[in-house]
Amino acid sequence: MIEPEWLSASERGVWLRLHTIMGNLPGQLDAQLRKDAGLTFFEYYVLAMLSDAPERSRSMSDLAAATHGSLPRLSHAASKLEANGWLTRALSPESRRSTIATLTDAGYDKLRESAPSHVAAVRRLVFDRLSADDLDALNSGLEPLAAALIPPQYVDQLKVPESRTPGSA
Amino acid sequence: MIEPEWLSASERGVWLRLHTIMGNLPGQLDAQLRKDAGLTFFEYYVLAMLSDAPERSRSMSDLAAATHGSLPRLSHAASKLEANGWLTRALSPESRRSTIATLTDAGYDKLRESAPSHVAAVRRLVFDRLSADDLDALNSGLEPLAAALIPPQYVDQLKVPESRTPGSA
DNA sequence: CAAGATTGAAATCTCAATCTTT
DNA sequence: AAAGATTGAGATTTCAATCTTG
Repeated sequence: MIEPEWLSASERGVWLRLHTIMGNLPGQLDAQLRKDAGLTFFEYYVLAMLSDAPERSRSMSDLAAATHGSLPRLSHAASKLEANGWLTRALSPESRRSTIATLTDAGYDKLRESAPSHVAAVRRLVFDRLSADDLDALNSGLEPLAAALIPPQYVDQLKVPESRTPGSA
Repeated sequence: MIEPEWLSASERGVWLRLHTIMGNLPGQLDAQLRKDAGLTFFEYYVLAMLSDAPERSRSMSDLAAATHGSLPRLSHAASKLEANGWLTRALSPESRRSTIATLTDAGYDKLRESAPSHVAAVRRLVFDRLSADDLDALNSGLEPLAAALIPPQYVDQLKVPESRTPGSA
């Protein structure tokens, strides 16, 4: 190979594993959601991030950041979700250049219907494999990576609310 | 939100960080490669995985596994790469139902040209952020995840050749 | 002019169907 | 009939262009 000459053995290991995960996990979760819920992985998280917000509403920009998608990508996805009656969009009362997306009751129901099988897939593919020590290792190792990839104002959303493992802090 | 009710605080932290990484890192690397090399992230790794193999050749199935893509996805990408003169495909002399893809000299040159800026991006986005301890934590925490996502016969490709951190093993 | 958002076209990816070889 | 691979159509994503508001 070419690239690993620039990486140490330990770095190569991390990169191969990260590449494997990025290359396979989203696709497997996507296939499960398409089959069982008729939603893409991205669309599912659009609904999920709205359900989590005050008034079940967010501006398109916030929602794009929360779902890790570009604004055009979100806009197209929102059109489809809106056509299905799962969300509505309206101009913000305050600054009329921003659009507020809101999850409808039907959208909330759709999310609740779709969640169990998705959560089961996440459990099966991810958390069933990980010990408590693995979780701790990943939380600390992944944090600086994740923080580097999103705008600073969103970094605090990554914080783990309370720390467990009484011994380590 | 709905889903995190099924996840512990520690699991939620891992999931948010993993989601952030999967949602942003491939896209950022993709954009860099498109701009600087006219290649997608996936196409780059098709070239890279071939350059790494004996005779610079692999069967399409092996190559699909190595690049973490489906066979149809690889087949389409190979058509484009072949049209550019960067790889060739030929029926295997042995079993004529398998196709062997081979990196051409032009393809090798293309990879060498494209590698520096890509590696720089990987360094900037990933390894510049990680301490030696982070690397160790990630290598052990990510291994069971990555192993669960690929067919068993490919798992040993994830092994780190030599173990670092003399103290920990 | 920058920020927020949408649109349409081009590129890419997924899925199902197909073809050949074992 | 299963394994290896390709194809084409439909769906999704990206990029550039556009529109509106601050």
